[in-house]
Amino acid sequence: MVEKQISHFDLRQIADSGQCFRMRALSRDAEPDCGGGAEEGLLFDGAVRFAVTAADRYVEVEQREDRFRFFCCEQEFEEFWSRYFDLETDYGKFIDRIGKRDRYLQQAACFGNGIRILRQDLWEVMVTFLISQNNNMKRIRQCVERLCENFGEKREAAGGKTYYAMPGPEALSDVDVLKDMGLGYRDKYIAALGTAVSEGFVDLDRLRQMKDPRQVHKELTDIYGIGDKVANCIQLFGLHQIDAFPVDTWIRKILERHYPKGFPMRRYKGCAGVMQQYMFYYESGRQGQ
DNA sequence: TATCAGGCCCTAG
DNA sequence: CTAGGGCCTGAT
Repeated sequence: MVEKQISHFDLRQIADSGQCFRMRALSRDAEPDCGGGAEEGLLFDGAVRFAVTAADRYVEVEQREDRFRFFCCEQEFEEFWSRYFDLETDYGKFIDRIGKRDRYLQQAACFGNGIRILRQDLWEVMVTFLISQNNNMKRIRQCVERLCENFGEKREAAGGKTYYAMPGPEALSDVDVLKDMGLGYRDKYIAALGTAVSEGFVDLDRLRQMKDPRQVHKELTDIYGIGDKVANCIQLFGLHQIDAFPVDTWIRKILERHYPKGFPMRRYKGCAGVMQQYMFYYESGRQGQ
């Protein structure tokens, strides 16, 4: 177990910001903790506990205000989770860049000041955001879990809990098999992508190494089922291009209402995507998911 | 029962 | 190139 004190980090906010669909709160009494050691059962008062699955890894994290317990060993924390949660980045500096005149963004950033842009796995993000289109959060989660349980490798975490890894491209390349997964019309997009990646027509490593975000965006939108919005989500969440600025129906409304003369992209060059997350979370959180 | 959800594809004009 | 219809499904 790893204990840390971390500012600008809030699991609930990140889970509800809609960037990751495999992060869920564990209700306390629903966890009998059978077989777990005494240490596992220790919750500090008023803490929340989250289960996070990332590609083929799993960890549980407890939070109470700015205190955290990661239920993994020091090495795994340093080598993987610290980076995954983007803990080396100072988000206070991003917030400081917000214009003092900009009341709306000030409030949004205050409301969601624990949001970070996770460094998720590219393939996983492509799949989950293909599913996200014209869809709601609850159903997106269901679809993703269903894919993992049906086609992902079953694994056992260090604490003894079982979970399902994200299935790879080959496992999701047959549209007929995906038909029963409740994906709706999106199944054909997933299957096409799975085929394209497993056969090498889409090269994930090459996408990761490409320098020009505009070219990455072009290549992504050339993929069947990926439009402007989903491409930007993939760049922001799967490639950590935090300048990417996905415009969905929420953001569109926000921009019309609060930035009729256009959002000041210049000012937020290098962190526009972070601001997008603050605004999205603020608005969707207020309206009640 | 109708509507809607963090869009995208495809076809007309 | 822009506009608009149609789309799977489950939750409300």
